[in-house]
Amino acid sequence: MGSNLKDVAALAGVSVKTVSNVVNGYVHVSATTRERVQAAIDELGYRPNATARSLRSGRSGVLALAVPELGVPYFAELASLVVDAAATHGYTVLIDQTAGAKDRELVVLGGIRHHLVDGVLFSPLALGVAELRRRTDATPMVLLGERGLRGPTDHVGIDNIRAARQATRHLAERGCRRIAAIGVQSVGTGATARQRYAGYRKGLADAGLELDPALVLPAPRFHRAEGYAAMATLLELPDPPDGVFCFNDLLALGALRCLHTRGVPVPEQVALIGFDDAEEGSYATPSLSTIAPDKAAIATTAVELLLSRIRAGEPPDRPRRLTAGYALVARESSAR
Amino acid sequence: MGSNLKDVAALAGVSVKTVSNVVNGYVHVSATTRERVQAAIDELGYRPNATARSLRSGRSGVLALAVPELGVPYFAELASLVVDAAATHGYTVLIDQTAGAKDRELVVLGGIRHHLVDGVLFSPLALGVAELRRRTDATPMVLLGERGLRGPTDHVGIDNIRAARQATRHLAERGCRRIAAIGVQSVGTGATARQRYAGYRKGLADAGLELDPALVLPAPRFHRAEGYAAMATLLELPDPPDGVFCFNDLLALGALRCLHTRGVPVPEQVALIGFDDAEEGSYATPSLSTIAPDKAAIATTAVELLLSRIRAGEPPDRPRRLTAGYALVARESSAR
DNA sequence: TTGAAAGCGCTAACAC
DNA sequence: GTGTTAGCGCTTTCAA
Repeated sequence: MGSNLKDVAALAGVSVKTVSNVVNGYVHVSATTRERVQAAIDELGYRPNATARSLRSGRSGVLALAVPELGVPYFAELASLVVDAAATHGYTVLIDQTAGAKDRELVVLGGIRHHLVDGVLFSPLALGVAELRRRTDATPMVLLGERGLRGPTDHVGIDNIRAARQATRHLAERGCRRIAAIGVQSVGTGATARQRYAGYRKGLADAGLELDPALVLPAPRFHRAEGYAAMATLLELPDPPDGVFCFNDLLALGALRCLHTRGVPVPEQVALIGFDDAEEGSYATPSLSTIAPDKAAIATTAVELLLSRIRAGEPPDRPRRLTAGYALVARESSAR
Repeated sequence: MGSNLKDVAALAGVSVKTVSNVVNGYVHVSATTRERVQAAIDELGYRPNATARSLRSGRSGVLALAVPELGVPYFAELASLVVDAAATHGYTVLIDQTAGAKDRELVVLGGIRHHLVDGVLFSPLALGVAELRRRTDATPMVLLGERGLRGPTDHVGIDNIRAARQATRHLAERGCRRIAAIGVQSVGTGATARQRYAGYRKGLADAGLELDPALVLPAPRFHRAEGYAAMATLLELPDPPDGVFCFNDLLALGALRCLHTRGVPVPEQVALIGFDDAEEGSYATPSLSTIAPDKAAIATTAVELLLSRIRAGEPPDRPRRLTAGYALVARESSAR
């Protein structure tokens, strides 16, 4: 245990360089030498020291992924896909949870384990373009999430506004006339909520419906409990909605449970659509209609973009903004 | 960008050691010196190189967490808690997904990014005591999951057998006489399924019920789809069950959806209990009864045990096996 | 309180 | 095809 190249070299009676060649699969090593070195490696149980290797080569083979919280299925699924995509390229992923808190997102901008991480994938919630612009850390970074964040940073996401507009129109096409939105967030924070809200308004306009402020409810964290509470509020309105667009599936699932509890039939009396396509939604009763972003495409595209930036070794002259696809998946919760 | 201690030292007109002292918050540095050094650090935008620091100190501040897949809520929640617990101690977590595949679990045993990782938290599915015993990597490792894995490795988990027994008895106490089990796995693989099955049989015995092999269904991966399929099989039996113990919540949620689809009232005709306490279950209709392991305790205990092993710096003379608590949470799916 | 210098384990340039 | 050696950026004796 704890042996190094020198130990192996000594045991095999060769130089350090030769051992290094064998370890790294360098071709020009004679078969006998290779065998002898391999024997020494096995005998000593030698493992290359990744830290020393990184220091020397300037590459660690580690990416960082910063998300609000893995407890939210969307981020868990995304993380899962990112980890697999990175593994495909021989990279490992280090996870950072920000809870969507501004101070913790700023820490991510400042740099995580400087030089221990070759690149960063970041899904910010609270940060805006201004903060992004102020970043000085030179580690390559790719943002995950909404398209249209007009910052200086590389970016992979779907067209949120268009998707939200389509979701809203979908409800209108199913005969909904009073369509609520759950998930609006206070100004200054995340682009996600703002963009989905913008899409919602456009969708209403497309259908010739008026925006009723009473039908627009906030939800700072996109959790089930907030969806439940917001739905309860909506049901107490003198003129409750007949359709609800929730800004993510968790909110929709919470709303759905609230509707069940109050005995409101879905989709007959209230139709529902979510966003994210959490697997959970397809097993709910009724199954949940949703916007399904192509998460696999987001993950692989982002990883590959990041790796290309790492390989280039220099800051991009202009940011790349890549768009992944999505689909509207109509299920039982809006079938009417 | 890309400045190092030497650059800072030169600019501040002090030695490298002094800069290092300032960076590391060493107390015996005069106020003026500290100020001057800090100014130089700010001017150059200096960030300590974590890799170099690790190589020198032998500590990276990185833990690895190896789980089957983050797409499964239990592992996502656990990962979330582990990441937070590690952060409390200044550690970052690197994620590895094994898919529960033996070959990939063996890779974890072999060592992930040797020396770049101070310790490993591992939730194996396929590996048994034999493989664990053969491990030669000296990196401290703590197993997450089932108690009673009588291997040579440190371990934190709940008493699965007792919990499963209690879940089964719970259904019997609610009047169920034909209690099925979904989630059995073929011999040789994971302790989890085996232990929950053992608990199931004990629970049946406690209630004076016979084991009916037709009511015991396999599920290799503990996913929703498998729960759905298994439930469908059970409903086609000439004498279908009146209660089902699913070895995790995902299986139970799949089963629940199947029951809904077939119009079988839950819990009146078939009562259901799961395992893991995924938040999803408490928002299902009917809400899902479950065994709720104290995941936060598992995460913090495991991280602290691992850190203590890292600090000790030597292999443990004997493995520690720590047990976290759990609770049976009775909800609507078994309320009768 | 601060400085000088060695060395963590590896890779890569250069020699032979 | 193989060996020698410098040095990645840092911490850490040891001196001063």
